[in-house]
Amino acid sequence: MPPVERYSISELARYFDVTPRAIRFYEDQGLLNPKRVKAQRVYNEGDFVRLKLILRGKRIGFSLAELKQTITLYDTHPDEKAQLQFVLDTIENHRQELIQRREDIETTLVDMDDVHQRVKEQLDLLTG
Amino acid sequence: MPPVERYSISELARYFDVTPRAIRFYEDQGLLNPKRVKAQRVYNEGDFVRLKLILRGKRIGFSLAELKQTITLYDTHPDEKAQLQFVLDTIENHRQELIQRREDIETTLVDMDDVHQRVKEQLDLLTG
DNA sequence: CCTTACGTTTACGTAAACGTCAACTTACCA
DNA sequence: TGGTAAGTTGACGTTTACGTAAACGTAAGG
Repeated sequence: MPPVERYSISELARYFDVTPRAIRFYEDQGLLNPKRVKAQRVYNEGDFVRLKLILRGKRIGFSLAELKQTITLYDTHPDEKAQLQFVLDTIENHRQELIQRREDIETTLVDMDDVHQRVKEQLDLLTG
Repeated sequence: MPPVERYSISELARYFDVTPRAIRFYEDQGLLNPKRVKAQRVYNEGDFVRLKLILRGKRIGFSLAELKQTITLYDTHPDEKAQLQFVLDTIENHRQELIQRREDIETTLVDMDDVHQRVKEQLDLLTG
């Protein structure tokens, strides 16, 4: 049997370093849908992974609306040919976006190395 | 002599595919400071580069406030030892953040390849 | 039984990053 | 001289992603 861990909202909040309010908000926006035990939210391993994906997506720069699209898209398993092709096309678009952002980061890192070196030379001049 | 190109706000807007309103907003926030010719903004090569940096930073996920800090920090040339060291430390922090985001992107790209492959197998099954 | 901790919903507040008028100059062109 | 195009400064509106109470329920501990 796989480990069917269960988490409270505050446990998740502590683990991922977000507020319970934020987690509830993601649910409002349709990105999470945890079980309930007497009105109280109970999260399982799947919810855990979903939240991790959400937060990673946010760090990359995607909006919650985009993440909802993406996550539910990748989650569902369509059977029709056109649907499957649509998923493939969507993935390809996302790939291109990500690659663009990665390039932006690479370029910025190079720029920073440049500045770093010049500043260090200045500092070495003063420090001896 | 270097090419001292001059741009109107709408030329910049067209080139970078943003609205004039956005460019004026960046100026309001202290990220740009173009010359004026009778109330009309005139941008030179430096302004051009600055705007490019701003937009790249935004794509990476930085706020305008962070970008203002960063750009003006990298622009100024302090002479005091403590100041120089502070710049180096700041650069190092930014480096770590960027590397983290790059890792997020790498991970997501791997995840996407995974989904892509599974969906493609499904599609091949239907297509023959 | 009272407190404390943790949870819930509802609802208004807020910061960031512009969008969208309105009202007005300035320059150019027929 | 009368548009038309492009620019300007307010100023209010909008979306996103929560923050921040208020008012209440529930379970455990002393």
